[in-house]
Amino acid sequence: MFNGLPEDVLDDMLSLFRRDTWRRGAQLNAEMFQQRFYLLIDGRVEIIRSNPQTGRSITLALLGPGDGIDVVTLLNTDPHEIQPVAIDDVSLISVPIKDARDWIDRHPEFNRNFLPYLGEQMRKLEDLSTDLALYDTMTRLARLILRHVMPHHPQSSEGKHSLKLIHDLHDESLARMVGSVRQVVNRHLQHWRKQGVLHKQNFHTEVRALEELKKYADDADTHSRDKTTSRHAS
Amino acid sequence: MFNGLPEDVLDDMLSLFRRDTWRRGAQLNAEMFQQRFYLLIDGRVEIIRSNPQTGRSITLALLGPGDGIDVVTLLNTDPHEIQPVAIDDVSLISVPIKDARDWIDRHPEFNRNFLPYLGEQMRKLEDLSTDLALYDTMTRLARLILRHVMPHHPQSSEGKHSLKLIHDLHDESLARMVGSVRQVVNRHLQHWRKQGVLHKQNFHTEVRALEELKKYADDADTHSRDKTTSRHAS
DNA sequence: ATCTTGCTGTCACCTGGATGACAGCCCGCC
DNA sequence: GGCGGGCTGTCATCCAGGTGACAGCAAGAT
Repeated sequence: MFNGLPEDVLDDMLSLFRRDTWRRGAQLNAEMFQQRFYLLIDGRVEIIRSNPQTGRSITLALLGPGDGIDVVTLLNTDPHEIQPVAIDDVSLISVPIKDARDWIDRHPEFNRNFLPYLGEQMRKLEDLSTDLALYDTMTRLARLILRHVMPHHPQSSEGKHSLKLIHDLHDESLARMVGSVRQVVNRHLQHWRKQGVLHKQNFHTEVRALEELKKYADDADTHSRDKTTSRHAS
Repeated sequence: MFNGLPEDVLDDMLSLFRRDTWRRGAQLNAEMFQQRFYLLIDGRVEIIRSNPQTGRSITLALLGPGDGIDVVTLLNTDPHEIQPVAIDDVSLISVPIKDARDWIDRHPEFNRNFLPYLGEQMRKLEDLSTDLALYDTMTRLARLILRHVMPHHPQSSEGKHSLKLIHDLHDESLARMVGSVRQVVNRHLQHWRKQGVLHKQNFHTEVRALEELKKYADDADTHSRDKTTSRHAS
């Protein structure tokens, strides 16, 4: 987000920032994000919304190092209903929202980095909505995983693809990311492990058969044939 | 989007623009939005994505006068999969994307309008995702309608609330907006009309009982009691 | 006046997936 | 060692809502 900015501009900004850390599992309440803008340095943060009646939740974004928590607050002053949760022990830097807005105002060259970043976030939200509305759970889960496969190192680990950000999430978190529930996500993961598409060893999942997974991501009706096996596998 | 900008700045920009019109029902292909940026002057445009296998579609945004078609293309150069459809005969102005980007670059004061606008769009996308993931169809539909009730003129038409942008849409379009299908949307609308919550006269729907509708928007389980009546009403 | 086209209003049927429940496991803690 | 909490793996049950189908109806079009 801050690549290629002149030294002095960066210094000007960094001087405003303060260091913060949150403990793994910490639930942050929304108000503090109206006060300060937080920039994630290390660890992951999940941005969640939930339905108070049913208790179900959806993850709007999974943020990693370099991401801003709740950039929307920089854009306008309306209240914004989100609940960030720290997935790991997290370290961040923060600055009063007002200072951040002023700084952006004074440094239009920052637009070169900021606008594309915003674009990326918008695309992700569009993808989330599209997936939720048009594809079934298995397809959504396959797509989620595919979006997180790391660019492959061809010669090294043949056929093994690591995942970024989501490699060690438990079923519950994955379910939140695809707008479903633990049990259903577990069923699909299980299915793929049996097929040899995924592999999990001590809290670390990797993709073993990328092409196979892509088939599942392609569409719902493609895999309607093995419906019978998928549910009540012997 | 261009409120409060100095005259000369506006003139500088308007000189670049060209007028366009699209016929009602026109389906625009995505490529042209990589070339030019379109600004909606009159009429409505629906931004759609669809699942090629099932044919189902979701409306990502319903744009009205003043909205930019596909602002995301201004932010970065990645391809962007959308299909805009003109709901009415539509008139717009357009400018080559590159010129628009340059112009934004040269006029940082535009940020004061642009960034809040982007924020608004992001919030809408977040709301769409949240609704799709956490609420049932009836609730989503109630929320959709509530988001579009016009600010009320208290003394005039007592208890009648007009809708902006969606007042005359057919069931199919509404279904696309809530990520469901015609039949289901129709059932709910029908139900509300019978309850006197909604009223429709020659292609123009209005809300007659706002508070009642809010109850439906509040949550799923609130109306689980009248489930029996809602479906097979005598 | 009749044909066509597109929308509305209904229904019967079927299924994906949400829910609740419970048995195993692993691991850290006392 | 043995207890408890959090996660995984499974299953039976149930229902919202997606699908296909078809009969009105209204409004142009010929």
